[in-house]
Amino acid sequence: MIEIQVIRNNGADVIERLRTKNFDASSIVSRLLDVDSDRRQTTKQLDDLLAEGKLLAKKIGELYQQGNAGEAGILKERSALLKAQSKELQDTLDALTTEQDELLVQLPNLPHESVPAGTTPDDNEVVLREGKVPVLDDNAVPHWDLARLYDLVDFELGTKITGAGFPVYKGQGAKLQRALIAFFLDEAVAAGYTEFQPPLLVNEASAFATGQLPDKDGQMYFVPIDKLYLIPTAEVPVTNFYRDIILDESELPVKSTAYSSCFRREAGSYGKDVRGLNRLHQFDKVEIVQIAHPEKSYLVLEEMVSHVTGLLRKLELPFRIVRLCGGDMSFASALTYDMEVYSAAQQRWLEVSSISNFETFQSNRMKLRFRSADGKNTLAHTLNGSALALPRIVAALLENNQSGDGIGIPEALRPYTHFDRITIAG
RNA sequence: GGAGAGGUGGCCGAGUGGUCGAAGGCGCACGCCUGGAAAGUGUGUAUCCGCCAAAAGCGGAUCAAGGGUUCGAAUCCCUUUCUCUCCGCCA
Repeated sequence: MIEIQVIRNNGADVIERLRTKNFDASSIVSRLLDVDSDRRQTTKQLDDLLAEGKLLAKKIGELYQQGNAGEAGILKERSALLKAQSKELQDTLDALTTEQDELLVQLPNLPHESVPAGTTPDDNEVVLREGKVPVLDDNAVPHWDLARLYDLVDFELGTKITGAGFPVYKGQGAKLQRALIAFFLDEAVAAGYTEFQPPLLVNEASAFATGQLPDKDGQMYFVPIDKLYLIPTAEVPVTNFYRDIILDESELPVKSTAYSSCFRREAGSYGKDVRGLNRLHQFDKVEIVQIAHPEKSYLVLEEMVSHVTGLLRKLELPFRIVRLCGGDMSFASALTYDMEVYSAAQQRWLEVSSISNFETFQSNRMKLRFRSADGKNTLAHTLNGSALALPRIVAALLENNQSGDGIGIPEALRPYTHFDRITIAG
């Protein structure tokens, strides 16, 4: 959430910058300026009353000790009046604070200056394209057919026991999953990230802090009896490790990685987008998260993009890096790079990673700060990215490496799979 | 799930209605001491909000969270929540 000071000092600038995200903030900002001003005025009045009340209480106490109940009684009347007035002011202040928070929460994060204008994925900017798209046989097939042919994924079985979008991995398919997870984690640890295994359910405070609530309520699975949300990404628990924390500046950057299953309701998705492994309700992902110094967060973002680029190279997949336009960016992000691999049989780009700098948007919500050398507490920047999401990687690996007699496993992955090829015999 | 005990500053821990943002200790920071270190010693050491252009300064809030009693609450009452112990259940 945007800091109120930013709006107070640069309201017009906020409105201007949010236009890049195709968001008209003018009425919210204008209302916020009024509410903020009222709020501060009310705070001042209330504080003055409370100060007087404290003095009175002290005086009354002294009078009682001196046995002067008569004088004390008179002061009590004044005290009762003060109490009534401050109660009223407190109610006003609470209402103003609530309104301010409700307004602030509606504002998306300010986009970085490098974010291109635009409204749809077509307006995204391709910043790098690398790798050779394989030329497949005429009889090459999409991954869902390969999955059936080699008995790697059983979609129907998942539908039977749970529902559509919950595949069952099997045999070499299951082993490939396990191999990818271990590979991604090892790579992240080698790059200096600390490995975590987080809870898969989080409370409301956590879901709010990273920005899933209230914006994406309805996209998360919810367990009402315990008021817990199934995580849509490990970003939520891992970033929330640092909620209400004041780090020492010397601890930055904090680098964390976690493998987790991810759960997404994906309400409203349909068509070829959801075919096979393209879009699932449950999938596996290794996430990288960094908490960075504000002055270095964009270098950190580049570093994270490089890390993921390295993974894709090792997997020998053709990929491109896309800078999202304002209209395609998420609510909380200031700058996002999407990493897409080319899945040759479907002949389409599949998003396998999304790497974002949230600047202070999340840290302001979760009060994640660091103490600098001069003793000041400052909001840290948070960043995260997939490294990587499994299903579409699997889709691309299967499709791109297929041949008549099996599916090749990239060199880097073989120590993890313990097999070079996926074959009918397994 | 049942019964009981408890949640105080970075940590330990005192505090059962008044001048307590909170004794004392540990830790940490800086200084003194020392050839250097330890020991010793001195000072300091929470967060947020507001007033102010800002610093200084001043005011307010915060002793799990929320509400209540009272002139006055860390202290009393209620609700919620979490932790611990015992029992039950259980991968």
